[in-house]
Amino acid sequence: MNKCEYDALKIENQLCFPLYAASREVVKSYKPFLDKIDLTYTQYIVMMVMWEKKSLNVKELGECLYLDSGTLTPLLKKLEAKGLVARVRSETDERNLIVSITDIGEALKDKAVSIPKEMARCSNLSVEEAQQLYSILYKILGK
Amino acid sequence: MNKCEYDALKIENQLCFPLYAASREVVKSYKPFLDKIDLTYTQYIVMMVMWEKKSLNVKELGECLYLDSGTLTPLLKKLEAKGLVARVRSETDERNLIVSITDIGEALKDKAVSIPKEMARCSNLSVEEAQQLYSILYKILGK
DNA sequence: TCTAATTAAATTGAGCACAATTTAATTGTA
DNA sequence: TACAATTAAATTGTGCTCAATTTAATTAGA
Repeated sequence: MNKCEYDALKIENQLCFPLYAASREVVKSYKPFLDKIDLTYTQYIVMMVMWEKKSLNVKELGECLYLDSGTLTPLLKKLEAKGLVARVRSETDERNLIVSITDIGEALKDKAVSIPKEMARCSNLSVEEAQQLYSILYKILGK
Repeated sequence: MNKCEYDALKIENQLCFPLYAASREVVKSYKPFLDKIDLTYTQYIVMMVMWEKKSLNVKELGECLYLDSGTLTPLLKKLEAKGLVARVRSETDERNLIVSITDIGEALKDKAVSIPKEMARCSNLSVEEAQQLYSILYKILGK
């Protein structure tokens, strides 16, 4: 086998690399569908949380998505500019910025609802593999 | 169960989201180790290919890493500025830019070789889970 | 009640990603 | 051989990510 001390540094022996590459490839594969509703992938997952939660602050949104205010602040301003969300300071604690779904944001849900099914059709994974992947990824995420 | 027609849009029902989030979390966990050798994660995986291949052009490097010249060109210029790689046009086909490892780049390998082991120690996955994840991710990547 | 510590967003700056376009070199074909 | 098509990098512009810092509001402790 002649396993070299440097084999640990080969790209084919990394788990992080296919994770990083597959993530980017999957996100990329969403683009044609997301283009139709004028969202980037990150904007799309923010909207998913908004469709479900209706209203929450930036910190809570960040906890849902593993993103911080450095990423979310400019992104939320763009979503606000599109009329999809509203950004208002909390009256009880001015430090908190409350993000809320608008009617326009709610309406976008109907145009987005077909995307998960269309994406699933593109997947080459079996149901079992998808379930295994899902649980392993959430284990990595510590959940 | 009252499964709603919009359940497909819930973040918890996505496979793409934990993939995207876990990838970022894992890349982030490399930072303390990569800081010691002054590489970013992307620079690190480029160096992994260089340590293995010694010399290849930008297109080949991009195929290894699923990255294009838009990402690689500025990154390779930074690695060149650090003295880790050399960038030279092919004499037989001037369109090709050949990237080669330098002695300094080779020397960095010794400082990097402990990283995979240290990262593996941080992982909370079993050997079986890691193997499953690996093969599913490469299936997504079409390999 | 001051004031120090904490907290939440925002800001700043560096570094990717990637689509789209441009530039330059090479190849294939009439 | 001309020259259109193709190919490889580089460039441009937009949009994340994220660490570190700043700003402003709130909370907790002496």
